[in-house]
Amino acid sequence: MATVKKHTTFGGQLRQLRETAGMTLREVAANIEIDPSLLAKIERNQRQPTKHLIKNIADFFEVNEKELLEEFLSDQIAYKILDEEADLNILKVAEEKVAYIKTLRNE
Amino acid sequence: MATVKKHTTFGGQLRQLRETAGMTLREVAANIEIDPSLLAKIERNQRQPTKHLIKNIADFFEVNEKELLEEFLSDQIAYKILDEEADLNILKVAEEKVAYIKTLRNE
DNA sequence: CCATTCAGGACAAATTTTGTCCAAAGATAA
DNA sequence: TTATCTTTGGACAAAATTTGTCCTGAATGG
Repeated sequence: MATVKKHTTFGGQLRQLRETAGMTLREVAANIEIDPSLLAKIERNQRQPTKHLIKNIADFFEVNEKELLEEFLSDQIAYKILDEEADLNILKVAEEKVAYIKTLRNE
Repeated sequence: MATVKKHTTFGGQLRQLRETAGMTLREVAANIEIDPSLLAKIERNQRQPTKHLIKNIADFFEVNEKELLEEFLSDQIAYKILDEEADLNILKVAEEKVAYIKTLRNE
């Protein structure tokens, strides 16, 4: 089970997996059953992978699915912050809210 | 300029602002020009406010617009984590990715 | 009783996202 | 150069999600 390089984007990691395997977009796309153009877009973070696709990618490259999913989720949060030009401290606030909302739901 | 109570949800804060002002949903809704039912849903975090609406709310209750917007964004992140049942450490990863993506863009 | 407020379901309309197709650009080799 | 293969990226229909409104019913307070 290969481990995934940290602190790049989801797409960047995917590209790295593919290049490490020495494969083309077309080849990998065929294996994970998507259009090569879509795979290219995902590698460039222009399209988001579905969960099902993340599973296929994890299976194909033999990486941990949960790890890959978390990479994707952290990407989404990072891009949201960048898009909104938000202050990084909202992450701390979000963390506190998670705890707060959990207590709300246990009532 | 009133300051907003921390560590609740966006909707919770909005409700608090309204109740502190002693106003009904209908009254506030009329002032910020939305349907009362929509306002009720926003207060219960069942609908998301648009940015324009956040501005109207900030103006109406005389609270800081940027602060309110950040409350909304941190809500979105918190709900994403809860929905996905993600580990909180993805927030740390997201923070690192923000820095990383910023360097990517300056190339 | 009547009037008012709020919760919440249903649903069409609006908006966003997805996935595919195609053309063009880039790379490599002969 | 030409031929071939890979990758990029635009356009766009289809699919999925979100929004805002309307309506009904429950609860509260005269």
